[in-house]
Amino acid sequence: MTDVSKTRDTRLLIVETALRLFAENGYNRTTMRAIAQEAGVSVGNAYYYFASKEQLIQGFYDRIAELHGHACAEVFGADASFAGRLRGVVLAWVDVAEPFHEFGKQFFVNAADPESPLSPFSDESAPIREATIALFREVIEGSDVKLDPELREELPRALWLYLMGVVLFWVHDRTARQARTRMLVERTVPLIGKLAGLSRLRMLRPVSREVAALIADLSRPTPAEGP
Amino acid sequence: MTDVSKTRDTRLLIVETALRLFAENGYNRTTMRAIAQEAGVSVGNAYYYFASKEQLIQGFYDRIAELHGHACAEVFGADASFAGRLRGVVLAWVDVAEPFHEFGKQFFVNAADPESPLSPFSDESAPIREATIALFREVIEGSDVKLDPELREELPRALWLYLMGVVLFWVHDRTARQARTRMLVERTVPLIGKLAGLSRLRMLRPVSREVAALIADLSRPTPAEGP
DNA sequence: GTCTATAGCAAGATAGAC
DNA sequence: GTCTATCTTGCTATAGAC
Repeated sequence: MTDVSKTRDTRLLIVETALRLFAENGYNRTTMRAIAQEAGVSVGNAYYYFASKEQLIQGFYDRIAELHGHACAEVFGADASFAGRLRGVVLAWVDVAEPFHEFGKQFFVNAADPESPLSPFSDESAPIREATIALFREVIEGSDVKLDPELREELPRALWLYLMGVVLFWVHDRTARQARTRMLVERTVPLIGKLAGLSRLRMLRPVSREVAALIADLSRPTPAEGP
Repeated sequence: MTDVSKTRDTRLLIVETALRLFAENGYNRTTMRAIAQEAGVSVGNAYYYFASKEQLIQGFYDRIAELHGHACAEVFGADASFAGRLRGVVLAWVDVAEPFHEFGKQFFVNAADPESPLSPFSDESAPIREATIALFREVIEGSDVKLDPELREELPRALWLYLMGVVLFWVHDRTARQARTRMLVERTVPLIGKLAGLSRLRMLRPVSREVAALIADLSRPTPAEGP
């Protein structure tokens, strides 16, 4: 066995053991000692692969993102309306994340730290973030929605922000199967759809232009401070 | 000296020492040992008053809320336009929180935990939350804005949510004096003002009605699950 | 480069005596 | 209410086997 595949195996073993223990006992109550012991490796070895306990969470994100991508492919094949596709993509996230809700909450809490590489806004999260934004681009482009062109360019990013808001709500949701989050989605998606449709009206043009410009400015990295 | 005032004194001594050390060295780098030592009490005694280090943060929230309330009184005396008052209230928060930005970030991260009493959505946070919502009610009622009556009732709560969004942005803001957050406020407040003004238009009535109904439903506590 | 074993630190938190 | 002593756990460090 080569070193490369050994590395991959050990890494995978550790991350899967960790996810299992997290699911069983929660994040905080699962110690690095327990993960190492259960995986049959030493604590030092676990830290050789993962710089901190937090880093193990990245494996969780990757898995959710992968499952979400698959689920969205079905949505895109089945629905051609803007609101329908948007609803499908967001609810697909809720479905995919459902089994992880109990302990997944813990993860997203840690992600709230802006210093953390786990923050959805961090450079390290860029790949997953951009992949998700691409899903929203597909929501728009595969649909029949008519949009102010300037808004069309920036809307996927705005919808990603909307998803982040839904996730924040999801984290705080204690209802069974996150019913309240689903309700939020069912009721906000039509609103977004209506407003998007109205964005081409002359009266709302300045508003939609300013929204588009704002999103564009915000997604640009902060310019360096002058000397 | 009665036990009651002894309790209050010790409690106050601990929380003030903690806030001072947090300001000097940051939250994470300030240990409970250091707080206890500096306050001249034992670690165990500090834990007698505060169940965890996190609990000490409540003192920070209280202080911010108090300062914010004072700052808003000035705003209300000086401006009669809806957008002007809204801008004033939100920027007052940014001003008041500015000295605490460096270490204050840490606090809000811990507040992201839905289980935590420090979450802005928790029952324990209700007093501060309702006080802030009352500020937004005053923004509306002291102004000349014309609103769909159903929206008027629920808008303060929606504006509080907007403030929470601004706070989230503020937490991630690394620009000097949180310039980016201020820019966000300067640009979103006019948008909110415009949309609020348009809410009475026949064409947007259904949208504003649904927004109001949604806010109302969401602010109602979760109904118990059926048997 | 991959991994084990072990010792030890720092700091949050708790138990139980007074 | 207060203290001392102790526990727990995330994390680091080191020495060395393969």
